[in-house]
Amino acid sequence: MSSQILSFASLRPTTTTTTDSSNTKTTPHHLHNHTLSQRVYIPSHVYKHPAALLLELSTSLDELYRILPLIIKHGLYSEHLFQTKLVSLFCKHGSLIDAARVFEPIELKLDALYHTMLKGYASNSSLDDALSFFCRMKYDDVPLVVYNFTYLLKVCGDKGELRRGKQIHGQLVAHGFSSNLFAMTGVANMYAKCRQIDEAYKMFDRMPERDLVSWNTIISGYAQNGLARMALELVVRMHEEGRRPDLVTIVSILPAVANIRSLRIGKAVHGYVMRAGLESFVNISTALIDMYSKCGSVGTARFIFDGMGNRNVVSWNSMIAGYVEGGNPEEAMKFFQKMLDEGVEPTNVTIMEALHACAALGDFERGVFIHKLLDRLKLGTDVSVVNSLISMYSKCKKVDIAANVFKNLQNKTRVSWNAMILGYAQNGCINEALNYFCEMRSRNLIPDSFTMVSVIPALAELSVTRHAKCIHALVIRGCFDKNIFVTTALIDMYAKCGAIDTARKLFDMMNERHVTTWNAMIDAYGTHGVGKAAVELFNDMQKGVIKPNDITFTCIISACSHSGLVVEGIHCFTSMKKDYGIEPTMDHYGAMVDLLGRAGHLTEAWDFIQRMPIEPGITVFGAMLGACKIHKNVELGEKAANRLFELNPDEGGYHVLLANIYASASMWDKVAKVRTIMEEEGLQKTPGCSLLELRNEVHSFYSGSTSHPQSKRIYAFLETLVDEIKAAGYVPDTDSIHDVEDDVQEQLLSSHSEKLAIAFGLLNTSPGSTIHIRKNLRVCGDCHNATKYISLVSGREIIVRDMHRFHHFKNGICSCGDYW
DNA sequence: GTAGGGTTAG
Repeated sequence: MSSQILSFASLRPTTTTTTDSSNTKTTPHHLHNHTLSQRVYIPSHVYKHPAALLLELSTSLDELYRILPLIIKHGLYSEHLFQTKLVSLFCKHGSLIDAARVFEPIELKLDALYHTMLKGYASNSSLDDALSFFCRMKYDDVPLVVYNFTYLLKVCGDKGELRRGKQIHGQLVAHGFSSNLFAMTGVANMYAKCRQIDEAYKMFDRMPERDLVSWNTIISGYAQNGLARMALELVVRMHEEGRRPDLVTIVSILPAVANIRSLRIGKAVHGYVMRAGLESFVNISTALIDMYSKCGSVGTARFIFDGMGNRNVVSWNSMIAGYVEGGNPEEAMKFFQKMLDEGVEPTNVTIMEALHACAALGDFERGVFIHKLLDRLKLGTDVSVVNSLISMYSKCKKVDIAANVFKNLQNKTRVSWNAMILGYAQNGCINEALNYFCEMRSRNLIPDSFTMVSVIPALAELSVTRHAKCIHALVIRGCFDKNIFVTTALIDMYAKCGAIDTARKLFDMMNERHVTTWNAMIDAYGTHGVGKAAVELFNDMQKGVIKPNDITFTCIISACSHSGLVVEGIHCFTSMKKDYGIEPTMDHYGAMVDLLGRAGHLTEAWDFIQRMPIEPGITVFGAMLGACKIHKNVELGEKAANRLFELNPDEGGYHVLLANIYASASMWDKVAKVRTIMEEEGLQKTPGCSLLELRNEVHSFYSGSTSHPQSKRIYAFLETLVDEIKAAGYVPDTDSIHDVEDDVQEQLLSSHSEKLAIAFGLLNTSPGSTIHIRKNLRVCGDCHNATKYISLVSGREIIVRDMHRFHHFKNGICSCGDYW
């Protein structure tokens, strides 16, 4: 097809941008200031000509190319009307080069022809091309009309080109259009789209008169800049000034209402829609569905959906999204299936929502089904869809598949990297997460707040203070330090590194906090054994606007538990339902059993379990068994353990705990019996692991393992160390039986992972330094005791962080009030 | 008119 246009263009070759002014200055004066229809007389023979008709009816570039030879053949090409029509059609179909090839050779160029070209450049080419053509128009002395400016302003707005938008605004003023309604609406729209809503409002405010379009422009401007309340105020003002909000007003205001999650306002808008008789418009109903589901009224959304005579795919998408966000992914999937059954073609948004639902359900099978569907729908190349796939696989714990999808993705965006980093971080692959973060940076992809929020928890898991400070520096350099998500993650990270004061400083510096921010800080105090501070902070929270949620109560009850604040803990538990209407979950019951049991109120704890309104689960009996181990209660320990064996038959840890309870009561035959059962059923205890940070490297140790390169030295050193600490008064806790044979018990006592880590730390640091180790399971009583003596003998500060709390050993004294 | 990635607890 291009050959045709080339031969045609060769009739009079020209270029698009250079100008021969002597040629084009000849627009007759009497033609100025007339519209095209007034100015041009259309001879009836032209309309009757088949080629003219064809041209009029053409819908695509290809058709145009086919008609062109006909026009040339019949000598119609010199006709004014045909030339103008061709320029306009080429512009419309986006072929500016062809349009210019027709445009340039025309000797007598009408103003309207220039205007058509400019419109073409503005809507189908680059802003640069449009602007240079605009300059040329001035050079050619073409009188400028308002629409020349509004087209350019629209492009600037759409592309967010504030600087050039301002320039055009300036020229518009210079040409005397500053009180023209259309022009100023265009200017206001440009500023609003460039996120300069205050400037947009100034323009709006100065308008001597306003029409529906200018009202809609400023209202949608506020709505799209996230200032829903201001947008709504303007709707009210608009109403007061006698302008009735129309379809466009409603469609721009509803997403804003949805964003501020105000059901009350949403209902008011809905009322208006009904009164104005707008409910039959598909996009209005769809926007209503979106609003209701975001405001938590999925039922109403569904009611509207069911009542719709016409639906489109967006209506379905909004409904599916509503179910996913409303915490009902199962219903979302049912809806998705229903949509497929009814033969509605899914779009990429549909697929993303469905994948989101699978991720929420952890439903790998249906996730794979959708993945397969993608190829059939030819949506598998859409980056956003692939990003959702990566996320779905990671959330279904198939991080390897996610990584494979990521690897095969051609145009990885920042979001793709973020999804992969988060996927690794949430699946416990900390090193991979950090490596990908480094690789992302080395590829000059600038991390954003989402990247930070994915990486920071990974670093929190490592709890290496130096890394923590590094990422904090990156956060500040990237200006993410005002982002609540990022700062909350930082608070948690510092707390997990033991730097609770730094965490609190960050907390105090925040202007706005989420409930998660409070939770992170309350939990930080709980983990550090400062239950009082946790309770104080919880009380501060209750005075503010942010209401505690279920997790807040898990944190605060657990904080009370670890500090022995039984009364306070019970008070929180009661208040949870009474004052906040939060129904306790298994975690809360577990925390309560831990609170009572740890403090020695074992009978109360057992009674509490019996009175639970829901079937007690693993967490509850786990807490009970733990308490029985601490307080050496055989009877209740057996009961709890027996329930645990039924509930989680694959976990060997409960058997070990029970054996330890028997051992503390010298019931050796029962110890042997438990041991036999374990052997028969092939049960194993999840191995403990300790991590130690040394000179910016992290070393990991498993109990009884010899995999560390310095392993031989460590074991040899441990032997002498045990002698030394025994001399200082350490008595190995022989009550604690471990998961292997008796004869190696002595050796095992000293080869628990935390002891290996400490021995390694002592070997590689000088006296006076701090050894900071982290244990991924709870520190055992004997290790706790041993650490006390090691700290005394070696004169070093040893900080052990277990899953629940920190133990600071200094001169043999542990600051924690935990009960062992 | 709809959308891809997010913090806390266990």
